[in-house]
Amino acid sequence: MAPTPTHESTPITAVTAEDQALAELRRLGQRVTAPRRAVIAVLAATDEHLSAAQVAERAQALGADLHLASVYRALETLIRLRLVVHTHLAGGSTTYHLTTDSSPHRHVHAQCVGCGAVVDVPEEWLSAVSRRMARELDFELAPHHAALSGRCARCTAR
Amino acid sequence: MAPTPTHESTPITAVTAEDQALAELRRLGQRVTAPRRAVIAVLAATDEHLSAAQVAERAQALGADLHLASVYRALETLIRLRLVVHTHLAGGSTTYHLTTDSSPHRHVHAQCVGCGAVVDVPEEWLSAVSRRMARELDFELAPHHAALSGRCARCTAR
DNA sequence: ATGAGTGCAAAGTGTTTGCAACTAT
DNA sequence: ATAGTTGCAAACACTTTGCACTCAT
Repeated sequence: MAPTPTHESTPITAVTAEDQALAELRRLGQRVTAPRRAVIAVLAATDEHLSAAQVAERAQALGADLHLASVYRALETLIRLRLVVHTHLAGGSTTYHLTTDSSPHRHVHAQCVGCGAVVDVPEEWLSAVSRRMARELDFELAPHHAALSGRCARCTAR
Repeated sequence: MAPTPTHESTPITAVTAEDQALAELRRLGQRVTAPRRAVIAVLAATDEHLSAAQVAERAQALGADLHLASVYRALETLIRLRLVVHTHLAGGSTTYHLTTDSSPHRHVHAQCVGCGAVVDVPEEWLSAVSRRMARELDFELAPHHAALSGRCARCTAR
């Protein structure tokens, strides 16, 4: 009772982020399982940052029936292999996205405490702070690993 | 079965942070209850950033027997009144400390992903980013509200 | 064939909430 | 007197884990 509908209608054009990730998985000697496939497919299909629950949800929408625990485990693996990066939001939740080496997600996130919206901030904006923390505090900042917090325009207004 | 041991051996010297906070509470027309007293006492006794559980723990050590839920509710109230500020750490936990207007805790926190240690970062270091985000993204950064993340010297070494 | 990976249910954090009893004002 | 607070237990959101079973290699 687990028919794996693997409709891989690979576009003629270029190598998709999905294919790249799968190839990388294999290259690293890791097993290509249904949950991993599904998680990669979901993440490759968007440039949003998704929570584990959202990944599970969208995977189901794509016809893959995977357990939330498996999503966490797949994400854990993909993170270890550097195929996925994650960002902690101030609320306590975590969001995940693919590491697309074409356009490396070199940006920092800032989340509005009012509405939860996440704004992307160019990583360079943090580089001065980053250097200073390294030099004066001996602290290696990982700017993308935790989202900044604040208020977006709309929520400041009201 | 709830004897409230209120030994208020007020020092002759100056107004303590604790007294200030209690006075402020009253001034704002809020009730001065045992849990609020205890939470304030604990926070006033340290300059560390404590989790709600740590506050409860230390309050018990001080002889106050308060429920964890009450700690959360007291903290919530004190935050609303601006007597306490809180910081979200990347793990999902939250730390609290008194707003001492004498030495305003205008610093940002950076937590080591390796050992969990929290480093203080002067808030000014973030002011350029802060201004830029306000100007170019219409986003009002609250630098102290979420801890930065990275690696401390020791954890980078090993 | 076999060990890595899965589904499930259960436990583990950290935090919030409904409600009856209590208490600061 | 009474509205605001508390303690408790139960629910919550998010994440991890033990275990028997499955499946990618």
